[in-house]
Amino acid sequence: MKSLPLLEPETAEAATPCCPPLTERTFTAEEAERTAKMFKALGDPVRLRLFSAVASHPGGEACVCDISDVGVSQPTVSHHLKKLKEAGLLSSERRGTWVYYRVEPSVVTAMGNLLAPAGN
Amino acid sequence: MKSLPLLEPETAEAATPCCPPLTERTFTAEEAERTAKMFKALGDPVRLRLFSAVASHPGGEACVCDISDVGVSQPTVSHHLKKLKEAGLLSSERRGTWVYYRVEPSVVTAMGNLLAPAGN
DNA sequence: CACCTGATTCGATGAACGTCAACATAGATG
DNA sequence: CATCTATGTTGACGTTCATCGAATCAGGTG
Repeated sequence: MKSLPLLEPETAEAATPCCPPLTERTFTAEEAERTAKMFKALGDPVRLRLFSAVASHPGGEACVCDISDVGVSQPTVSHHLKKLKEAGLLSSERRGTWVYYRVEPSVVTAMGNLLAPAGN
Repeated sequence: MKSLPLLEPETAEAATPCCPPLTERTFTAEEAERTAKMFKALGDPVRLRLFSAVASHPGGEACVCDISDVGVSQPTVSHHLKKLKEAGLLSSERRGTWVYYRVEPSVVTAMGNLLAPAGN
């Protein structure tokens, strides 16, 4: 096993600091549009399981073969992983036979900040 | 007429401490099912705006009349507020002519903990 | 090159969702 | 009681979505 060469931020644009805490002020339509995409990505049970599977793997990454046991077909797993990637929550990299997915920590932190404003 | 303190936990069952942080381990199907409902509730731009409108109001509550300016019809607003209520994120109370919605702080905190595990 | 395995893409289908107009309900007011 | 305003509910319609099987692509292996 190798040392996971810090991959490029391909999906980093979605990781940009998106919005103030939900409790600070009413979101604008644009802010809501952008932020809702991330929540919606985690709003499916299968995607939530896949995401937690990747996030809880050592090193914050996992290959598809390790996490496809969520009760749906392999194409469906791929479909959901793509959705999570499009939402900026995951990134992927092919290494030989397998494709590895890893979490985007900055995005998760940003979402956390939306919900856990100062000292709640 | 009551004094509006501690509101009844009508939707409290959804507010129960739901799950470990997403990064701790792979969610079970049941955990994912339960948690996904909350994320899904915030996965719509209109609902996100309504929620932030309520959450950012002084006292953490607002009447529908104060927050219905989100670009959709009034029945649609009512529909989305119902969804947020069913997800356990909001609670409602009628006081005279108006209906007031307020956030469930414990639920928001719980969601925050899912995404912002220790010292990230 | 032929073949196997892992992963994604494609096309179709059925369910869920967001939206609105119309109607119904609750409370206030005259 | 009649009426007005503020919300909630119902039913319908079009869109989006989750899911699958089949086909396709990418890498490794004989």
